Amino acid sequence: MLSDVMEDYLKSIYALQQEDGGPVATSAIAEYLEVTSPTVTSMVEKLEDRGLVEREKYKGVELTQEGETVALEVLRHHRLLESYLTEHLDYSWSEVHEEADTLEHHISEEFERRVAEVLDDPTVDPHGDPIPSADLTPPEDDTTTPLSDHDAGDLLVVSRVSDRDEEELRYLADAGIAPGTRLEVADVAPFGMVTVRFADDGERDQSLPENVARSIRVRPADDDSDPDSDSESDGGDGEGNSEEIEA
Amino acid sequence: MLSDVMEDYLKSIYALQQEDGGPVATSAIAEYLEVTSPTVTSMVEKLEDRGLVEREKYKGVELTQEGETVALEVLRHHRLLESYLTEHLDYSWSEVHEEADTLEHHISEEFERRVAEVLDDPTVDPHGDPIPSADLTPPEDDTTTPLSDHDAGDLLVVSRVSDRDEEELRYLADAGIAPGTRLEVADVAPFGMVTVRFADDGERDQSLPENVARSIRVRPADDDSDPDSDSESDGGDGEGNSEEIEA
DNA sequence: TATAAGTTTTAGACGCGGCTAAATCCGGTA
DNA sequence: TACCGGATTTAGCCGCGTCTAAAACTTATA
Repeated sequence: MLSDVMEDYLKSIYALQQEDGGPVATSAIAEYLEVTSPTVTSMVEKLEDRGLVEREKYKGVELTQEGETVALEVLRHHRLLESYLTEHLDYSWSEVHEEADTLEHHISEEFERRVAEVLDDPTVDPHGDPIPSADLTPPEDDTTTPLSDHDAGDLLVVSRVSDRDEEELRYLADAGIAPGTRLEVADVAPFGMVTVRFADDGERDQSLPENVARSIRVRPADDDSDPDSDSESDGGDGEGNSEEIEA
Repeated sequence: MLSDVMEDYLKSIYALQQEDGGPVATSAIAEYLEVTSPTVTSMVEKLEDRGLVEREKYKGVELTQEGETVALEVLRHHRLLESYLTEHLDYSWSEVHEEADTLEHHISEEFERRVAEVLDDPTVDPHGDPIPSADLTPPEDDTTTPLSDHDAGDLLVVSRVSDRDEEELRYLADAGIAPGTRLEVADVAPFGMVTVRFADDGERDQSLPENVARSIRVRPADDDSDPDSDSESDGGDGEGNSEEIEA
């Protein structure tokens, strides 16, 4: 019933809402989806007609309950697909995003169920993002923090990496930074450049530009009661080649 | 580059060309895709502009080399998907068609390669249809015949069943008729009603309406040099429940 | 061979999802 | 408080893939 374009709008609004809390600006959606503002305005009107968003002219837009449910469904598809492709079709976690971004709109409910079943109902995808549950109830609030918010000396575990930029993902894979990687902030330099040291390889330092550090979500290293401590067992043997990342 | 609608047109034209040999009529495509004739005319003009079909006004349409290649690629996607869903996601062969019909337009080349690899480059899908090879060279001419063309006493092996009608497929699954099933034509009654007897269960007879008998493709029972004698090992233990059809 | 019946194409419309250019609104500053 | 700049919306266009109604073509038949 909903077009895949509409699903993409809902997904974007959901993501932007998570980032900033409040209502989402037309221009923010436009930038996220790489379309013009007038295009967003007209699409948002249609979403409003269908009861998927609430909107105040010139102000911004928010998902309704129903809109959020749709966004969560698409997100569930996306993350189940990323997990499936990684575990069963030999994709590395830096490759899966584009494939999932297309397929998420085209799999049936049945397909979703069967994939979830063979994966044994996973709760986190290969990038560390939480997979919405089958009943599409809104997930817990995110307690992770951006790596860029931390100071020298902080001991951290990588919780999630963004899945939206292929190039960045390859960079991180090469650097050996993945969900579960334990590290210490060695230094924070001007322009937000963050240097980290690997807990299991004291020799190696890695410097990350601010924008990359901002997209890496972390939690304190001692917090092992965290709900998504699931696949926290990456060897991180100093090679970082995506090939060895495999449950 | 090509829309999925265009791919569907090319696929239909390919299928209809296989059935009838010559050029394909506008109305035939319209019926196959459940759209109106004017819609077909305008779409066919666009396909001609792109060099995918050759067309003679008021006469009919044929695929060019390039158009055929595209059709074969989509068909390869479709049949690899049907095989994959059946073998790895627990679909029965009567369920897979719709899912594959959507996904065939949305998987990447990479996905195609990986699915082909984990399936070990299959040459036939669960319905018995030949899977085009990765290089997309046109397949051998079909040497099978419709069950409806046969007479009482003929000993046959089911080669393929149509994958286009879900209801018919369930009917056949229930009746225990699948690729590889050996049977004898017991009787041909008025209106083309065909009664068959199962080679491995002499007790059981099954009567099939003409339209169903026409969609079942068979080969002579003794012909075991056939190129697609691949998965010819269905138990056919008289239950016919689709659950047990599994390599 | 003239014409009727059946196909096919042409003509013109529509909703979708995108665009650019122009008008409008909002918030901050003089 | 008046104005200016930036964000947003309105207006109007386009290509896609679909439709219906009408015109044109083909073919079979009288």
